[in-house]
Amino acid sequence: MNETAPRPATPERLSLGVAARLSRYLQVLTEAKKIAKQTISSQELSEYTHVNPTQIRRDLSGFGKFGKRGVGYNVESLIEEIRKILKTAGQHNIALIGAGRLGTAIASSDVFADHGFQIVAIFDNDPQKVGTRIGELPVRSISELRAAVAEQKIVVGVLAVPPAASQQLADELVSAGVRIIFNYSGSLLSVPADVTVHTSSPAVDLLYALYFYLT
Amino acid sequence: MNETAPRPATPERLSLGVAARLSRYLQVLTEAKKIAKQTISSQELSEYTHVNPTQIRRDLSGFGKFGKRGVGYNVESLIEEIRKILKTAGQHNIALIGAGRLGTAIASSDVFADHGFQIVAIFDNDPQKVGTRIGELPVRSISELRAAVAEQKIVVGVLAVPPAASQQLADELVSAGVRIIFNYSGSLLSVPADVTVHTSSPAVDLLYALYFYLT
DNA sequence: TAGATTGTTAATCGATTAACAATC
DNA sequence: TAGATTGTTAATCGATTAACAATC
Repeated sequence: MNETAPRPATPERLSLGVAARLSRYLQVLTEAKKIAKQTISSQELSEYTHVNPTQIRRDLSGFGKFGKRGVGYNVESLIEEIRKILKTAGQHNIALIGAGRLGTAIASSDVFADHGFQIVAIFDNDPQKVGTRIGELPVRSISELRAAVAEQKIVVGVLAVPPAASQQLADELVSAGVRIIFNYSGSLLSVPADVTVHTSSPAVDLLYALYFYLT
Repeated sequence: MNETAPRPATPERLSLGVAARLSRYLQVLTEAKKIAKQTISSQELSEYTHVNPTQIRRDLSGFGKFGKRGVGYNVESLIEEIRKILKTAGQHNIALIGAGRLGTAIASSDVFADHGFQIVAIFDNDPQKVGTRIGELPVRSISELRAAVAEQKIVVGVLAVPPAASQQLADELVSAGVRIIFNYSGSLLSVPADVTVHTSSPAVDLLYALYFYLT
């Protein structure tokens, strides 16, 4: 062992906390760009993200001098810089499972598109829905999932199905090769260790907000 | 100043981190109860919440000895204990703004009901929708919002409307006295300092998951 | 008893914050 | 110039982790 070996100045991988915060900044910046905001200060970013302004400046200054003193950060160029840092500047394809009300609402919104995620295929296990269209995309049978994941380079599966069906469809996604699942039903999913499940839980956020409101 | 004054053993207010984690544990426990799970270990809770098992045991042991060595935690009684700690054991009323696809999907699911939040009123500014029903509840006109907030003790407003309408409806909620807003449109909302806005941002979670998947 | 898992300690690491010089 | 806000330091606080005795 060489105890005096120099450590690299920049770690190859961001810490969980930094990556999470940078993702949040990016979301706010994307919305700020939409309303034609040119610059934004760490103070303003703090109000929208609930992250301390010093922490924001510290997070950003670790990667370069992106701001202008007395002015703030240029919204558009900061978006580009953060995308580079997160290495997620490209386009990523996602599959939506479930063509019900929730699935339709998701497909019709731009919550994913704004961040470079494109819904490229929609699946449902109800034969009645297969063949109908949501926007430009046809609703396809689950049996086509495996082929679609491979052909369309799908990296994320979004589950917008009732809790009772979610485990079975999660299994289908995993077996088709998807390693990141976003679960809109709150139910617990059993997946292999190399699969990441993110569960949507608006009530958790509310519970937490309520605690500070009540105390 | 008396420098030797003893500090209280239990702080009056939980730290932000502890409150957020307890809320997450509660969500998983609620789902675990649904599938008739009797006990759960810190290891299992860790797999579902992505919180370190030692951290979980530490968080809980700060409030009492809730677990049984060699066995784990009783799901049902741990739910009760955490509800007591969060002081959110009661029922809290929420108003849903927006009776479109997303609003209807939310009203028809139990994501909020599972955590003691009851949707007691639904509003929409489209006259075509006013008077129709979603489940048991009639869709009401925004003009009735103020009275409903007072009469039905509404503490949370959930915005399920298009981005273009969200600021105006957030203003209505604030003026009606609501201090916690959950915003399903990603758009930035300007609110007074005493109002808390939580923005739903599934894409932020995905971006973050993707970073670790790609690196 | 044997196996499993909690409760708790101690050590380390990263997050948070205040403060302020630099500078746009 | 005057005002505002970044970039950065230094000090503190809370989160994280490994390890293990206690005990169900």
